[in-house]
This record gives sequence, structure tokens and C-alpha cells, in this order.
Amino acid sequence: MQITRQTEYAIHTLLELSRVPFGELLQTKAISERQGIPEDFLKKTIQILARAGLVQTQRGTQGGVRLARPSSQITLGDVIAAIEGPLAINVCLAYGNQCPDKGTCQVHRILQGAQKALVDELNRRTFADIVEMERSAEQAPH
Amino acid sequence: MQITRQTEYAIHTLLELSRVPFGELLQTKAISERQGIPEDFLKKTIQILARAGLVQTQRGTQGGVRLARPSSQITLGDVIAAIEGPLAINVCLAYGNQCPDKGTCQVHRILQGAQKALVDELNRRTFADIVEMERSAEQAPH
DNA sequence: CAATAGGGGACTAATTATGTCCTTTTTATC
DNA sequence: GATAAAAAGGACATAATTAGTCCCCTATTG
Repeated sequence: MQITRQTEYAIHTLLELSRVPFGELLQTKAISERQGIPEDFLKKTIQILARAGLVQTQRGTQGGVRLARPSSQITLGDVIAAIEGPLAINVCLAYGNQCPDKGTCQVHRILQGAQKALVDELNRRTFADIVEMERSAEQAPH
Repeated sequence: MQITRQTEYAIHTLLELSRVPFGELLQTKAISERQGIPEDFLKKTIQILARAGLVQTQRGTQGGVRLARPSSQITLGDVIAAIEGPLAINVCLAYGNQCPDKGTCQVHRILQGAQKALVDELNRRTFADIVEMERSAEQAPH
């Protein structure tokens, strides 16, 4: 697993969508301008998010993108998994992989444990939490 | 951070070295044959491990590679860091990176927490532990 | 000094990541 | 219905990274 730039774009997009009232549409172009993301590239990224069921898109005039479910039900782990596929910190842990000594390989077990620790952390907080944390941080004295 | 094939090679190499008595030399060629690793590529990998201070090499006839310190003082995290540089699951957490809103970015904080969970797990067990676990697993009834 | 084993530079190939361009489809509105 | 807006999506292009290969150099031992 690695968090690529595309994943970062996706996270920023989800954050933008989480900041507006649930159900409200934002346009790809607006997001790309605000976040400094190449528009065409962002479009593809959003398509992936849509296929993964994280956002819904609407074509045509006044169209745009919105969250498919409340931000309180979307985590960083969801977004990363959507863009990069099931989390796997190395080949040996990738979904479907049949490592010959999978059963006995102790390295495999440790990597699996480490991966689980990572994924658990990534799934602990939702985007609603993040937006809430941002608000508290803003209001707090410097 | 991602665990590349080269890192896997490095882990297997450290494992081989951990299985022989401390101080004993193994030859790159022998390791490459046993593990099915291209020899020239393994040579480079071992050079990196040597520069990182994890192994010591000796040139010339009867030369080879050995651990620079006991396997009880080397962890998976050490090897991964040696090959891939300081662990950073994304650009924003990379060493030296100056993300503009590093201080306030909540995503940054969550990723940092997740990364710490991962690194902690990777550093929890040493290669001596792994070899020990392998031995118990072998002896255990099937 | 000959054979052995690691050191290391240069290069190639394959894969992945990041973008760009252009055309099509859907939809609201005039 | 025509028009314009906005997402869908295919085809490319470019760059970076990863993996691997080749060839010669240097150190060590006997």
C-alpha cells in the first residue's frame, strides 16, 4: 500500500464534499480550482470514487458530485481502499495472493499484524470527525 | 511507504543470516540461489544493508556477509527503513516535507497516527523472535 | 599471482503514476 | 427542440520508479 497523489486528491475531494451540507452538489471544476488539482485527472478520480459507491454524480447543467452517504459513514480507509484497491502493504498480503508458505511464514504474520494496525487507525475516524476537528482547531486560541 | 520486492529480498536475506550462528559468513551467491533472487540485484541490496549498518561484508576468497549485530537487535522496521528510507506512508509525512498547512491539517494527524501504529508493529519483533517463531511452528503438531 | 567474492557504475526494460486531449452522453434551461 | 453545461470515458503522452542485467574494479586469501 502506498498513498499516491491521486489518493490525496481523493481525500481532499471527500473533505470538500464533507464541508457542505449533505446532499449538496459541488462541481468537479470548482473542486479542482480550489485544491489545485488538474481537472481532467480529478474527473477520473471522482469516477473511481463513484464506482466505489462513495460519491454520486449528476450530469448536465447544474450537475456535480455529492456524497453517497453522510460523511459520518466514510473513513480515510474507505477512500484509500477505493483508489488503491484493498489495502495491502506488500505483494505477499495482496488479496488473492497465494504465497507458497503463507501458512508457516512468520514474516507474513507480522506484516499482517502491522497492516491491521494501520487499517484500524485509518478506519477509526470518519470525515465528519475530521471536519469537526478542523472546526475546533480553527476556533482554538493559537 | 510500500514494501517492494527489493525489501522482500532484504528481509529474506536477513532471515537467512539470522538462522546461522552470529558472526558466520554467508555468500551472496548462496543466498541468491536458496531464495531465488537474481544475484546481481541481491548484491546491490546487500550493499544497501551494509551501508545502513545492518550487515557487514567481507571481500575476497572465503568472504561473504554477516549480521552487524545480533538478530535480537534487528527488526523488520529496520530493514524496511534501510531499503526504502524513513517510513512515510505518503508524501505529506515524508521526512523534510513542509506541507503548508501541516500544523492544522487533521488528515495529516490521522495519517501520522496510522503510520505510527504501523511502525510500532514493525519494530515490535526482532529477527531473533521470527526465527524462534519459525522453530516453534515447525515443531508444533500439524 | 591466481582465484574468489563483494563494490559499483552504466544501461535497459517493465511497470506504475500522472497527466492531457478529444469526443460522447446526459440533463437543465431557454 | 436547441443550446449549453457538466460528467463519462477512451486514447495517448510523459515521467518516475522498480527491477534486472552487464561489465569491470577492488580487496582478500592461499
